[in-house]
Amino acid sequence: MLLYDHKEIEKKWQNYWAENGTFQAQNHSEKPKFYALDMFPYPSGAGLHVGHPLGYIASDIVSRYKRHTGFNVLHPMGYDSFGLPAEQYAIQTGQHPAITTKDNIARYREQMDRIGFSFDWSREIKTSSPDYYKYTQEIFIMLFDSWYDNIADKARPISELEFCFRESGTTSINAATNEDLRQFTAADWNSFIEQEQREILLDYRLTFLADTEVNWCPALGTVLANDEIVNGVSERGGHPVVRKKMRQWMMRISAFAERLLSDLDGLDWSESIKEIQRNWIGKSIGSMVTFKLEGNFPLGGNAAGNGNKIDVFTTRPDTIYGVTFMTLAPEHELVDIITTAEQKAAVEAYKKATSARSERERMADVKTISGVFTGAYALHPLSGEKIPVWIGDYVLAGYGTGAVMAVPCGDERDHAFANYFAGQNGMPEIKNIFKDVDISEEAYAAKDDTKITNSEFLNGMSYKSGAMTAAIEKLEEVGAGKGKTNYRLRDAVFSRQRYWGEPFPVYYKDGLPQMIDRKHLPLELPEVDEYLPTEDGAPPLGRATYWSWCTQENKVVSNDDDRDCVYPLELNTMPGWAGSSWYMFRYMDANNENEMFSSEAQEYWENVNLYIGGSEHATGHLLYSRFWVKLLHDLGKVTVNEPFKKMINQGMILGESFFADKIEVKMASSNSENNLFLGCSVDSKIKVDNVITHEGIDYTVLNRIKNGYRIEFAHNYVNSDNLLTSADYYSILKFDFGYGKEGVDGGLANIVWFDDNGLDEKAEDRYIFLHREAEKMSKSKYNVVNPDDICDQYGADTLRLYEMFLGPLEQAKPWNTAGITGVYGFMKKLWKLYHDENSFNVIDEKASPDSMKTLHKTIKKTREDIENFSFNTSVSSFMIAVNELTAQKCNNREVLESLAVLVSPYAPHIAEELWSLLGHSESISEAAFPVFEEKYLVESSKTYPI
RNA sequence: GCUCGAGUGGUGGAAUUGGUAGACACGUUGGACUUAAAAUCCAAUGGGUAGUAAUGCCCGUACGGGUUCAAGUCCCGUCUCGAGUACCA
Repeated sequence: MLLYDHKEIEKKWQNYWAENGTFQAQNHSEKPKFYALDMFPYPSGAGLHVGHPLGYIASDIVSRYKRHTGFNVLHPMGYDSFGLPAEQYAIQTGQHPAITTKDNIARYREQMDRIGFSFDWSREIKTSSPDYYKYTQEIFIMLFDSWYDNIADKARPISELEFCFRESGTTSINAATNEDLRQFTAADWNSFIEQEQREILLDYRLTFLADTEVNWCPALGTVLANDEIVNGVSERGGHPVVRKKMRQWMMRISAFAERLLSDLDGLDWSESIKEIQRNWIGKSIGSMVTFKLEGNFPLGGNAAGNGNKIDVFTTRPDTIYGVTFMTLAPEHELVDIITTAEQKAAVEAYKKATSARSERERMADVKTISGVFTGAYALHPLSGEKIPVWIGDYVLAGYGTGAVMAVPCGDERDHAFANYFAGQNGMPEIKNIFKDVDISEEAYAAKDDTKITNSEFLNGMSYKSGAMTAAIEKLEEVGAGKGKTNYRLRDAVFSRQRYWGEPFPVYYKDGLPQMIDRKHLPLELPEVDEYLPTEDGAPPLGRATYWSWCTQENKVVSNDDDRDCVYPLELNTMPGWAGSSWYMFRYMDANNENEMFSSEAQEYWENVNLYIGGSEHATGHLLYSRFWVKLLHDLGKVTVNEPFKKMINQGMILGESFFADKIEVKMASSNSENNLFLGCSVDSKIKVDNVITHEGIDYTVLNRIKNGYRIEFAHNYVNSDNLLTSADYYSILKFDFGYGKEGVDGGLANIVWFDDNGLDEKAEDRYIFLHREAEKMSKSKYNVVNPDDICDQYGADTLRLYEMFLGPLEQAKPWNTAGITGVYGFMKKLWKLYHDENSFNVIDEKASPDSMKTLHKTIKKTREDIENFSFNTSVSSFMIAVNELTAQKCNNREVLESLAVLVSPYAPHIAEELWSLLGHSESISEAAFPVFEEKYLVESSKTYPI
């Protein structure tokens, strides 16, 4: 064999690996462990494009390298297979999501197998498989059976809380709960009936039912989490989202806020992801301040049962003497109570107007200032001054207490509000408490050394010199406040009104939720006739007539074997992130039928050494999985506090599209005078700023179009009376003139064509100018490149090398198939090194010093590059090595044997083939990675002029 | 608006962390081979300029300053692009 035949080689070794289980990881080993994990994919109907495997290739290179260097490597793969698209497809076609999911998985597997990954497929998992979600349901029960002890700062079993209640009531308890809960003694607790006790406990559990304002998406028929909404519309599909009160399962992630924040410091993640999570958690340190209301109002207004005061949260208690008014959110519960008769009409009108505005409108016009005076006054806790109380929609009901003390001199929004209503009844003049600062134009919000004035005991202090602490101390002294830390992070809504998700292991008895006994799990997803919600608004599971172990329609017998009692089941399903929040542990013991994973397996593999995936999950998956792992840790289920020690976020591979800026063409056969546009993307944005004239035609650009043009998309644009009779090269663009441009009439596609010389010379008056642009690869943009095609034409090794060669892993970069020939050329040259004209030809003689130098230079570089995840420069160094060795006519075993191992993580198929040609019977994955030796590099030390 | 990150040839990108900028590859141009094409191989390729030539000189890492023997790299200011976030008190 002389020619490099990638097809035969790759098939051969892929079969060999599969048959020999080459990459199966052992749960016991003398070697140190290494766990490399990719974010598992959602198997969509579109299959993989060249962007998907990028991260998998990187993790595969590291995994193979780690095997070569003596590690026991776990490198698994699976599917996050519950989710919306399969269900929406089901709603449209009636096709069962399980079937489409199965087909899609088969296709994904086929595509991945062709790329030659060293995955341990014996550990494959699917989140939609009952064997798997059985344990997702179990974790839900664990959450239900836990509460958060703020004193121990950990989650604890609910039974321990019950014990405390029995012994001492609520006196010694500091728990993360919904709101300020009522206090009781041990005697009280023991006198409560069971129903009452259960209701109380529900407020303490880490997953609980709550009537909350949720993001309801009517078009999708479900509730969405905050991170599933982008700019006020659903992330998936872009449908409007409205606020609605619903009874939902919630996850008490807020209890873990501080740990989720502080543990970020110990993670080897990119600073940007950590920063996103920090912002999302949104810690602010400040204090609560209580303002007494002037006059007497009916009791029972707010949570603490006292309607005579307003509590606010502030991060600037040091500006307490700058307060000139207060603002409540329009939804604040005190509004109706304190509004005076004269202001009643105005307040009602304002409340009505704000509630009519959708979330989207409110967000879209944050600039508009609106509000109204309630007529009521509060009293300044320190000076006793009368402080008018306003309402305004710049105050959010959901953050802090839904009320603020307004300090116009120190807060931009308060400043704007005060100015807007200046002179009106109830709006005092702005008071300046900052020495030598002009606040007439804008507020002074900096937290610096600026001295405070007009502030009694705070005079002369500054934010930096401890004014805040002094203010808090004083407030505590007079009983009007205390230090407090607030988090932006809210509890996560866990219910989805959908079919294709994990069923909750829950039934309801006397209106209170009960967990289905673990011995009955999994509670399997039942069959339904349709995947839409029922007419009465129940989720799709309301249509189920048969559940795996239920006795009657939608009903279960109770756990206490009271077979005469039947209870309704929970009909919601879990959100997409449920299954993905713990999957990294299931891989450790994926086929365990008795428990989610054995503690031995977890203790051996600990957690993930290297996690590779996109950064788009920063506030979703990556936060939720950290939350669940902390829970599992607190309950003694796992030994680690964090799931992913190190993470690399690979950048997106973009598709390349061509856009016409402007074309002027006169065509003999056409009535249209001009304005033909050309490009390769149907979904075109146009830029008209680059108009060129007759003289300005850039033939280089034209030629590039010719090369970049992809003929398979042409048919999308050809219409019946097309003009493409004699064109050698042509490209047509459907184009909407009116798209986002003013003063341009709408218009449609036309045609332009080239001959071999670029622009058709016969049609002299056709002018075009265009540019290319990288954009996200997607079916609708006609710029998708399928890895199968690349494997067919160039082989998997070339694909792997090229994806790495493209640029730094973490960076977004455009795909250009034309460039792959360089890497393919390298593969052929590599092959040639081991062959002469007729056959395999490697000699045992000692290699030349030059060759040894080339080899060791490359060993050093390859090791460093893999350790630093700098795969692109590593590929370059291979190319240099092969060029040099070719020039040196090197075919010595001592060099070529090492070279094969060096490239093996990147191009495993050819490496295996060469390894076997070199006479080895074992897989190259058993080979030790070459060790760099300094002595072969004789570098002259550089001198520099002084 | 705020918070990060980034600006290097026609293109993707290198530069051992302050030490000959543009490695490697694409593209382009010229050449060899071929009836021809493909494939392969060789050479040139940041810009300008002088010379028949070998070769030489000048300018060049978004822009303007600065530190240094030496700056793509460090400091100050400006501009542009990308990402995240958005009334969080």
